[in-house]
Amino acid sequence: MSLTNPQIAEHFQELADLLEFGGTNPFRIRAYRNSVRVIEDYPESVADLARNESFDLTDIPGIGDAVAKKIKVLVDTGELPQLQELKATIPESVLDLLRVPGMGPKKAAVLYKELDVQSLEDLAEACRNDRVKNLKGFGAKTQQAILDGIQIAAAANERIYWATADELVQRLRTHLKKCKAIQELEFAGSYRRGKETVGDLDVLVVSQAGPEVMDHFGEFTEIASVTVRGDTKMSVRTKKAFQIDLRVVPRESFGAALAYFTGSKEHNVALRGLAKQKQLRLNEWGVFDTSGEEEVYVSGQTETEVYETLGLSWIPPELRENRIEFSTNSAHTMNRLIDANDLLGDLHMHTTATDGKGTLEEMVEAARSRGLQYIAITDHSQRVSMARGLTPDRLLEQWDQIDDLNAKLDGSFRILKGIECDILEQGGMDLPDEVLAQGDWVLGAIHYGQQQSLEQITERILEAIRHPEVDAIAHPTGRLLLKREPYAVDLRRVMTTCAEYGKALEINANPMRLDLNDIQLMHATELGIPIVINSDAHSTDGLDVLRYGILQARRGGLTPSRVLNTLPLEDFLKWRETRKSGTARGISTEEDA
DNA sequence: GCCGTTTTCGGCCCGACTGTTTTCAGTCG
Repeated sequence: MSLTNPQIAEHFQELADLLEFGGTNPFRIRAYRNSVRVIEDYPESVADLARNESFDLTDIPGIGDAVAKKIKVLVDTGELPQLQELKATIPESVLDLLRVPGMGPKKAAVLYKELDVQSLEDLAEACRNDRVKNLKGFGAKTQQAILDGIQIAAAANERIYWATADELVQRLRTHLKKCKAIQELEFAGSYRRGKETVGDLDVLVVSQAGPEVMDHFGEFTEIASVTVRGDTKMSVRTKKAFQIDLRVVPRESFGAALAYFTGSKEHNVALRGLAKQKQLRLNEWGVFDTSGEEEVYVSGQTETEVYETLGLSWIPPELRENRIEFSTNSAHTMNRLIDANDLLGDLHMHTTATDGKGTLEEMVEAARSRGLQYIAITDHSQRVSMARGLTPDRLLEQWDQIDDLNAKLDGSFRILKGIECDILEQGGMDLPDEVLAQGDWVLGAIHYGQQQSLEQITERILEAIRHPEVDAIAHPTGRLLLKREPYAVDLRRVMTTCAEYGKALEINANPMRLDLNDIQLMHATELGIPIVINSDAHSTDGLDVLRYGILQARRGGLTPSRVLNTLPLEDFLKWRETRKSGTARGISTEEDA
């Protein structure tokens, strides 16, 4: 059984975590952490490459001789000797201490060495017995802060869905808008980058009156406690222990601060490196010329001027992960990411015929009122019995109704006859070929047997992709964010097969799904695979989730030309016709050249 | 530990805040 990239990365993650306790050179630790990211992001199986004599792992940027050797050992033996040794000297439960806010590797190491604190329970005990406050570098306040922090560390899920964060943002925005002292207001951080889950919230304001703003912020009803308050920065926790940071900056620094607090950390490190090459210094206050005796402010009021000072075009926040935004940076490529207005159709939704709450007519009306020009009705197939999945007879009956309704609509809107056909556990599609052949749009999807092996699930999906009637694979990994891991599937093979057969993959816009993710979308783009962004709506309101799918698409660097349901109906139908005649090999990549 | 049209050695992003400090270390983002 071959190790997956995340499994390999996990070993180096643990190695870095444990080394931090020993006071190891921080740059060495950073190098390990960097390799974790590189391995996770890598599109091909690193284990396979490690066994491939003709491939040199050090050709992967971020992987040097040392890590390459360790990967080989890991792949050959399934173990990392250095990690085994460290685990023998430091109990893994010590790593839990790092989850306490304000607790880093240094303090944790002191607690472990001096007081033999090995777990959060030990730590609470030591605090209650007043043993912590007498340690060198600790004190009464620190001991109390740790005690308070243990509650937070114990809180299960720290991250929340982007959609949940967005609701909090809207409430806080409304509250802050009432403060006269605030001249400008923007939410930054992973929220602004559109990350699928958000760990904290960063609020940035321009004001001459910091204390007044902070007082007003402190009155937000959802705040439980203020953890930090200085001249320019204030941190609070909500009643659900969710952290919100507020920063007050002068106008001339707003752009620099916005860029800085939007991140990501990796993006910022790269930006500062670029600045340094140009004899500039970048911080949250601006860009400064360091070539002379005195540092001189060069720019910082807007993000655009900050990026331009560094010789770059403004980069959409969704791309700021230090992945493709620097290598593809130009005004042209940065400004053409897909946005909400580009979607003309929605190709995955349910009705009262199965587990939806809206009737066929209601779904049509809801889609029209949201500016869409066409939809595909894709109810469940018979195997999905809990949702009253459609038998061939019921499906054909629904398709007759759709024909009737289309006739009434008289070309003003078009309903496509679709189906979300289950990919059966034993393989094969849940409905007969001759039935599927009568539809306009066929999604294949896995619902059962999600615990099967990587080989089994991958083979089921590959078979569906090769099936002549299947157009696209819905929610291709089956993950539920913060709840359920993706099923074991070799996405690389799924994608190469999609590319070969001209089939599409879905971004499921449900805020709990959002698969494919950003990195997977970049890989799909490299292979020229068409993407569809679908709501998977189970009610009329369910259509509103499309914007989350758009955000994910932007994170994946998708332009409208990569997304099938940006096509006008005529062109979409042409694509489908071409695909069925077996000639489609992905949609045009011409303008991406 | 990684990396190199300023380097194969010597760098590696930078500032705010807190608490414990007599001038700074640790943590965080």
